[in-house]
Order: sequence, then structure tokens, then C-alpha cells
Amino acid sequence: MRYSEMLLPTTKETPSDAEIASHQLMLRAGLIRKLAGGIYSYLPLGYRVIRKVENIIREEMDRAGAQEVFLPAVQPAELWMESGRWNMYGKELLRFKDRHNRNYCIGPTHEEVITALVRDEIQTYRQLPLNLYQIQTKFRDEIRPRFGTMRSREFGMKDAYSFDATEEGAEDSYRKMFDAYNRIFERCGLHFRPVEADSGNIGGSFSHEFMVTADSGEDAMVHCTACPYAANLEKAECSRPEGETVTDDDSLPLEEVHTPDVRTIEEVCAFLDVSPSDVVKTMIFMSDDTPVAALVRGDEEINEVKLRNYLKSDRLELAMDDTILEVTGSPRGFAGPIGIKCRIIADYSLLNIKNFVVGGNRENYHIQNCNTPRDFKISEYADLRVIREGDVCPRCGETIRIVRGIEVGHVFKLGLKYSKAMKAMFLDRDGKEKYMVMGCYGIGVGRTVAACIEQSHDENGIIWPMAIAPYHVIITPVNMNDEAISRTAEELYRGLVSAGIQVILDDRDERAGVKFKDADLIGIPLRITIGSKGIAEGVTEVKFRKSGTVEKVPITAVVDYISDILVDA
RNA sequence: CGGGAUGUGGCCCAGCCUGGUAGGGCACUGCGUUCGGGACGCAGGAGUCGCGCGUUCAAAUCGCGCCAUCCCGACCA
Repeated sequence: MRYSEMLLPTTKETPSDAEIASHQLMLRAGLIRKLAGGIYSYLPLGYRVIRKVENIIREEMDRAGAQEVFLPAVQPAELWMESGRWNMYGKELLRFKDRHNRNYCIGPTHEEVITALVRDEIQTYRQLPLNLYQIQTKFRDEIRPRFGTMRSREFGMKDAYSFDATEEGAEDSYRKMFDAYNRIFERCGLHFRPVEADSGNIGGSFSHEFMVTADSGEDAMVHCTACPYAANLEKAECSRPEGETVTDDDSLPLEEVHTPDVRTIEEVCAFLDVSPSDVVKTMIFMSDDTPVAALVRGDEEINEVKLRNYLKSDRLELAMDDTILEVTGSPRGFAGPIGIKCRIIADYSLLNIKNFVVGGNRENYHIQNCNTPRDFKISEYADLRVIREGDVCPRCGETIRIVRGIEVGHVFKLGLKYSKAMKAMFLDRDGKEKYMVMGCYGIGVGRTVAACIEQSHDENGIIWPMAIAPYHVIITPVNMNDEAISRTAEELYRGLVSAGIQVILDDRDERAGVKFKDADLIGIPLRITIGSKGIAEGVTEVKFRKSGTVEKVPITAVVDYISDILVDA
């Protein structure tokens, strides 16, 4: 393609409403333009990258045995009422009425549509397993879209759905997708890590997120420094400490202390001159409609996802003030386990501590030198806290580290959730009707592109990995008015094009500096510079965007030289 | 939705406090010079100052309301 004919509006200045590198560079390099909040147009260069990623996804999905379909974006409300999500999904689901006043939504995801399709078309176990995928525009009316295509409202997503006759089959489908995702992100040149993720209400332990490591990532994940263990922060398990040696030795007598207006852990520590690890936090939650007290050491945080999973509750939230008063007999800030009127669950961090401070269950009082089981009994210990940097790995015992990441993919074993709700059944070998076992698997296409830039750029611009670069090569004639230069550039351009190489010829009548800056900004992996000095020697310069290294290559050998590089890549 | 900020040619911003002629840089058009890391000169085109109402002789500037955008918290690919 000739640069002079392309819609490729690069800018020197950084748009003021872009915060992170990938968003700034996507705007500056002319990949995207914003139409409205969280809604973006892809320009030619940006769309080429999208298509490259999509094609990698297609190849790997096809290779894994999935078949591509294309489902409607507009979906009737009845389907969503069937699954129960019309009322559950909330404001993120964009709803509207047609001219007949019928309710519709724009699909934020396609479980309903695919399940309805498959239940009508599949009757027997002989037709299973089945894995269908599509690459389609989704709309989620996000509370707060941000970071360009990283979290937009309208976005391209690959979503796949597997249907199996058995649990084992579903696990096999899951594993195939897991493997395919690894290949996809590897081919996109990303540094990523599959991490164990919370599977929430839906149950089962089969959920992994594919996280691209990036400091600007919105998610936190943990990984072990020694073994392959990696998990989403909210999922990461904390080991039960060794050796429960709680005895009454060196126990001091219980002591109620007046602590006027002292509520938070910090205030308690300052007031009583103790450290947070000598205090026990008592937090009152409402699990569905039942109050529960969760205990954790003062220097730790409660992980609400773990607590919810432990309790198997559908809804979990911090209790309101009136509940706290009812359960503890005191206002917020003084809750303690002694004499409390609800179920008590203690985090493992409560093992092995003694003479600790607890709330007094009485306004403006705390209790010191509390010990178990002397002063109150803990019948349930569980892993309830948020893991911390430096904790021990739950698998191997080595050190845990926390890093930030961008979730680009998610694989999920759905089980029977949708097949039951929507009656997706088949006739098994034994002549009995059974529910299909489902899985769903998503990849954010635009987010993957943004994540790639986030991970691969420098102060001059984007550095595309060869596999998803919009073009492989850019030819930069330093002066179009120099007859020898422009002729050589034209000839080389024709040579590369006929060799099937994706190339831009920067035929603009611009100074060399401008062309170099733009070439760096848009991140083309290879740049061929053609100048009069080189022509005199019969060579061109091939510069590698990533390493910055420059090779002098004879003009006659450039096409072969480039072809070889691309074959290796 | 709550908290904070911003809205001025396509882009980045000044002007607002202290009301009176809309300004700079980038980009764009023409001519000339220049030509290997975002050149220079001259001449030009381009703006309902987010929208509405109000205060005032007079509003980009002051007041009120609305809208939009961005950042920080609960959702998610």
C-alpha cells in the first residue's frame, strides 16, 4: 500500500483524554477514533491488526475442532426471560423495544441464543460433542468504560460454547479450549499466564483466566516463584498454617478496656499500643438472609469471594448497622466474637495467636488478652483472607508474588446452568433424556490488541510482533524528489508486493525525519531505508523496529532477505 | 451512581480570577527555500468559545440548570 493513499492519521501530540500507553498509541498511530463513550471506530491500520488476531483465533479454534457460526446481535427478551437473566443481568444489558413494542436487547454474550439453537438441532448423544464459536460485536453498557478498547462498551469478542454428553466429555472440551487459548496468545506474541479463577455461583472448579502481565492491568493475580501455581487474587488460596498449638499457657486474664470512639484497627492499635497482628477483626456479613461473623487477624483482609464460596451463598454483603446492633448488641466498630449471636467462621490466621484484642460487643469497649478456646469457641476454621505478597504458595510452600494483569480470555465450565434453564436435552445411549454439559470460552479481540501494545512499545511508539503487525515492512525513501531514490523504492516495492509481502511504501513528499517518526509510531517490524549514500554503494538499510539493529543489505538481495525473515517468524 | 476534574478551529492548549477586538502551537491550502530522525519564510482557509436560561449597555469570562468527556471506587472479555 502507498502511504500517500492511506487513511493513516498519525498525531504528534498525545490526546488529553487517553491515560494509558496503549490507548494513547492507538489514537496517535491512527488505529482508532472515538465515536462516543466506550465506542470506537477502527481505522484501516487498526482493523488490519484486529483481523490478524481474529484469523489466528479462527485457525486455532478450527484446529481444536470448533465450528464458526454467526449469531444475531439483537436478541428477543423471551430468551433472556427463559434463562432468568432478563431480570438478573442489570443495567449492563442494553434493552430496547421495536415498533411493535416488543422487548429486545443487544447481546452482551450469547449463551441464550446458542443454547436455544443447539437444543432445537441436537437430539442424540451421537451428535455430541459440539463446539460452536463466533467472532462478534458485543455490547455491554459498562458503568465506566475506560482505557480505550481495553474496557469499551461495544467490543469484538470471540465466544465459543461447547456441548457435551458427559462430565468427562465437558472436561475434555475444556482442556482443548485451554490448549487452544495458550496457542492463540502465544502466536500473538504476548507474555501471558493462565490463572485459576473464581467460578462464582455457577460451581465447579473449572475456570481459568488468561492474563497478560502489565502494570497498567486492572486485575491482580498471584503466582508462585517456584512452581506453576497462578491464580486470580480473589481465587488464590492461603495455606492452613502448620501446627495448631493453641494452649492456655501464658494466657493473661481477660480485660475489658474503655476505648472511646476507637473503631478501626488503626485506631485500636494506636490506642492500646499493640500491632495489627495482635487484634482480631470481626466482620458481620449478611449471607442471603442470615447474619454471619467472619474473623480475621487485624493485619489481614477478608476475601469476600472466598467467604461467599465457603458459605455457598447467592448473595453476600456487609451487614447494615441495624443487623450489627442486633447481633452484637453494639454499634458498628465494636463487634467481637465473645457472646455474639450468630455463626462464627474464623480465618486460618486465627490459629496460633493468643492474648489478642477483640471488640467488646459494647459501645466504646474492646477486650484484651482474649484466647481460644478459653474465652469463646471457634467451630469453623476456613481460608477467608486475601493472599499477600510474600505468603507461601498453597501448592509447594515457596514464596508468592502478586503482579498486575489484563484479562484477555476466560475459559469456563458452565455445567448444566443454561441447559437446565433452557431445557437443552439429548437422548443418551441408554434411552434417557439428559441435559447437555456446557462450557463457554471468550476472548476480547480489541482488548488483546490493546494488551499487546501495552506490553510491546517504547517511547517512539508501538512495536508490533510480526504475527499481528498490520504490515510487515515499510519502505522509507528519504527523499522522493531524488530520481534514483524514488525509482529504487518503487522497484523494491513492486518486488516485495509480488513476493506476497505486506508492505507500505512511504511515498509521501515528507522529510526523512517525519517518515522515520511515523514508521516507529505505527510499529512496523521492518523498515527499509533508501537513501543516496546507500544507492551509491548498492545497498539498502534494513532496520528492526524491536531491537533497533540495522543491517546493510544489497538492493538486489532485499526481497529474499525479507522473505527469509518472515518465513522464520 | 457517588467523589474529583475538564469542555475554546481537526489535535494540544492560553485567555476566564479582574466582563468590552477570540489567540498561540501542531495539522491544512498556495508559493519559495530546505531534504537521513517530527525544517524555515511569506501568504491564506478554518471557531455556534459544549448546550440552554439568566445577570449586564456588553458574557468564552459572572450565576443557575443540563449535556458530554476523563480520572478514582462496585461489574467484566
